[in-house]
Amino acid sequence: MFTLAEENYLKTIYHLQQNVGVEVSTNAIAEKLETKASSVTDMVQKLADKQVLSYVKYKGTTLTEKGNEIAVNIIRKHRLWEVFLVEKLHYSWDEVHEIAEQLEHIKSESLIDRLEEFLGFPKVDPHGDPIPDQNGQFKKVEKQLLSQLAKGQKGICVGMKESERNFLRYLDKRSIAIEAEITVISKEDFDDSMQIEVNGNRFFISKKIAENLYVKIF
Amino acid sequence: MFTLAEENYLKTIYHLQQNVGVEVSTNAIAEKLETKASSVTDMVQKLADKQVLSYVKYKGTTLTEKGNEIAVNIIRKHRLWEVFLVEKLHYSWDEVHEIAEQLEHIKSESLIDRLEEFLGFPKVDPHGDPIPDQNGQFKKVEKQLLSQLAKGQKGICVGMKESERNFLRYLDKRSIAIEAEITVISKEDFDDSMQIEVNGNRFFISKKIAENLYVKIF
DNA sequence: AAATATATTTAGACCAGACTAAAAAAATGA
DNA sequence: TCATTTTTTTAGTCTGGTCTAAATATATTT
Ligand SMILES: [Mn+2]
Ligand SMILES: [Mn+2]
Ligand SMILES: [Mn+2]
Ligand SMILES: [Mn+2]
Repeated sequence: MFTLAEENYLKTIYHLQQNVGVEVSTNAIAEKLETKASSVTDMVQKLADKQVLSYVKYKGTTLTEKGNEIAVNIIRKHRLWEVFLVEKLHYSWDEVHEIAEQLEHIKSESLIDRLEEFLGFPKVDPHGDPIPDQNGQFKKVEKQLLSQLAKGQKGICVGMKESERNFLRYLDKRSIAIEAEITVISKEDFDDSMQIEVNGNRFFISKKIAENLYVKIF
Repeated sequence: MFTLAEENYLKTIYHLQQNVGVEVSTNAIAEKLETKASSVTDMVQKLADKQVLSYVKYKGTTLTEKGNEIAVNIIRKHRLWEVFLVEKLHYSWDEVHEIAEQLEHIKSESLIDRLEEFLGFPKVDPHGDPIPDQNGQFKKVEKQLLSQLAKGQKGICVGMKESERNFLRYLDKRSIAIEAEITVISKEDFDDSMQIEVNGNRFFISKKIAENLYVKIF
């Protein structure tokens, strides 16, 4: 039905649509896919013919309902495979994305549903991102950056913005992981550093760290 | 390193090399891959440049040591994924090949080794074919066709030649499966049909059935 | 409102991997 | 052996997906 390249375009456009506003620009797509704007124009015209996005010259693109469904399904596959790699094959957070990028394109009517069942219908992937169900439904996780919390607020760690290895190792050392409860003990105005408590341990973290951790308030 | 198309050529040439003699003909490859001879010539020349096979015009090709290794590794991946699909996701024999054809091309240094461990280092795939280890080593299963057994001989079912759905369903109904012990009770000369016993049950099978079941004598 | 800068599209090319049609080599057999 | 058939290769074309360079549209300054 759709080629690997086409699927990657749809997924990328979907993600850009969430972050920014409505219309997704040619250059934005090119940057994300590490390709050239001219290549994007070509592909976007082809995908418009296939009715999965609407495209207005010089203006940008938006996914159609159909395009959205396809994109969400790829994301569903990506995230379920990530869960498999971490839960069953014991990979760590930062190692799974690249492999999932390949696995998400495996074509089969039933495979992903069976995988989902095998995994016990997980609701989030190893990075705290929600996993769409068979119908593409999922609750947007209300995550915000830890840096946005005020003194005294609590949050549950649901993900990381970056997943650079050094950063993940830093977190591991302090037992900060998905599901960990984090309390802001104090916050410095001049450098935005904060003292937090995790699992009974208190320590200081810099602004940079706090801006890379997503938490869910409850 | 190698594209999906290249990997499929290597795998196919490997299989043809086992069945027939030494040199693999252009037409044989074309037939297996359901492509045209001219396409094969092109690809085979490219693969010769890449040192994975040797090619003599009008004569045929043979895999080099390197080509052999690559082919065996793809087969290793294919068969391990087949085990995963059957054992963990509860697919039946005849449903897994197509999906494994895709999964065998996933690229990762560690993935297949972790999968192998997760599966408990299986030695054979769901069709009774041996699974090469990390070094490409495997024992050739000494299988022969059930039709070649004489009256009174016993064998253990290790695989099927064809895996057409109807055939597999026929087998299921008679509880003939991998590992089942089959005894030849009698054999008719005029039509090569035979009476066999499986799990205490006796019944007649035609020549066609007997020629599609592989057994191992012990 | 021009002039300039930036974003986007078009035109033309390339590569991988396939195809058809024609040419050439090898095998077959009268 | 020489004519015919079969196999294989070559030549030329196509499609998907990419690229560079040039053209054109939009945005930003002056
Ligand atoms: Mn990912
Ligand atoms: Mn993820
Ligand atoms: Mn198979
Ligand atoms: Mn198999």
